[in-house]
Amino acid sequence: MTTLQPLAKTRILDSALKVIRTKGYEATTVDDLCRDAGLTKGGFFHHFKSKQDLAIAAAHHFGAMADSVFATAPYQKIEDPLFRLLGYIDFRIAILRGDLPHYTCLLGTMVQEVYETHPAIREACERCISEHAAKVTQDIALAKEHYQPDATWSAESLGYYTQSVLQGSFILAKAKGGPTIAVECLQHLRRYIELLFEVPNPEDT
Amino acid sequence: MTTLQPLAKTRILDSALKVIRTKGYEATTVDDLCRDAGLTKGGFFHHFKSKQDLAIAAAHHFGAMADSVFATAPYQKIEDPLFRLLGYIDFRIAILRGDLPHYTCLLGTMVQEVYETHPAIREACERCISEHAAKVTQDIALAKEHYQPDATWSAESLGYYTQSVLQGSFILAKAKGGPTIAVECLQHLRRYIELLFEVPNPEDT
DNA sequence: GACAACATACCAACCAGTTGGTACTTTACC
DNA sequence: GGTAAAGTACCAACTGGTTGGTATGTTGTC
Repeated sequence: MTTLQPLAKTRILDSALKVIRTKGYEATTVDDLCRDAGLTKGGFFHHFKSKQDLAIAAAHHFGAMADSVFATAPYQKIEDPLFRLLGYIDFRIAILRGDLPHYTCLLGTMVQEVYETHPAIREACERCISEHAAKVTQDIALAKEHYQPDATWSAESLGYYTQSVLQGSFILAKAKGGPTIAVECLQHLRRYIELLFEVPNPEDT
Repeated sequence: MTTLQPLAKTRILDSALKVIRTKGYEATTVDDLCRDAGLTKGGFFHHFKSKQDLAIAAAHHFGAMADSVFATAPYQKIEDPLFRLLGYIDFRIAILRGDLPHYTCLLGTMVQEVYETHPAIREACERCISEHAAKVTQDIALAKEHYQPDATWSAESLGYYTQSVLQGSFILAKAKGGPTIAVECLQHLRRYIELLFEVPNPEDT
């Protein structure tokens, strides 16, 4: 008989995404994850040598999940890099739905807590954030080359800026208890990019 | 004989700002704070009825400290509200110095961790963040009235946007281990406001 | 029969919070 | 103005529950 459930290791990682995004890394106990994933502590430590080891794996698991979400998102079909970039932001606005743990970022949540206490986790989060930022930066660089080759700002810094606005929006969403403010923040980000690239916007004067 | 040290309660609150910004709320133990503040657990629980109670007091303590820092900052002397707003951002860039716990935000750090598990702390953080945002919004509203009365964006949403960029910049700074990226992000924020208000900038095209 | 994938039972360290006390200060009343 | 009562500000020692992690099975599969 084959197992109907996904493998335990995957179940633990999925539980980690959910529970850590809800309670944070330190408040999440190994027992929490075992309960959520439906196994015992012995099983947990068979797959991960420590809680920190799980956190690092969870960061990569989250990164991989995000990669596939954005790689298969409809906006990727847009040919013009500038409008693909705007499509990325619109898509990020569109997915701000459901509960907070569902749309917030595991990497930002974890790195905020453990940047000083768990350097290995910090590094894993940094790498995954930077890899995602690099993909956004690619489109920014293409758009810049096409439309604003002489601009003084760098594509990379704008790529990181998009991630900064996203992370900050999640914090405000958590403070306010819902995504409304986050949506407004991402709309400001969109407007900034429109202004930088001089995109005509019927809504703005 | 009068005590040369500040009162124990103040010492605990100052320790809380330092330790929680370094390790996060959950990883900070009451013993950590007692050690740093130089008293015992009995003394701690004499002043605060619980760890959560301390966190709420620390949020207000941080808010009050920030209030006084920004109220007495040199940029407040600028008369034009738009350039006072730009002065605020320049000032926020200027204070990104020293260790990370020194310039990052206690409120953003705590709310990220406990928004779901400790609603009372969440609310205290939300209130202090919103109060600070409201002060920024005041200048934005004045500047808008003067220079862009017909703009479609609201002063309030732009006020929150500034805080979103700040919070996100702190996360990236923690991920990268230094303020360099945060500075670049705040420079993008500055450029956005320049573009919104059509401020001539010699650096930009 | 070897090995992976778990479960059961356990432990030492740690944690928030309590207890019962001391030293000192303020208030109240005569 | 003297003093008893009440309150404030702490401390040292303790507690019950929790935590990350381990040691040792058991079970199914190649």
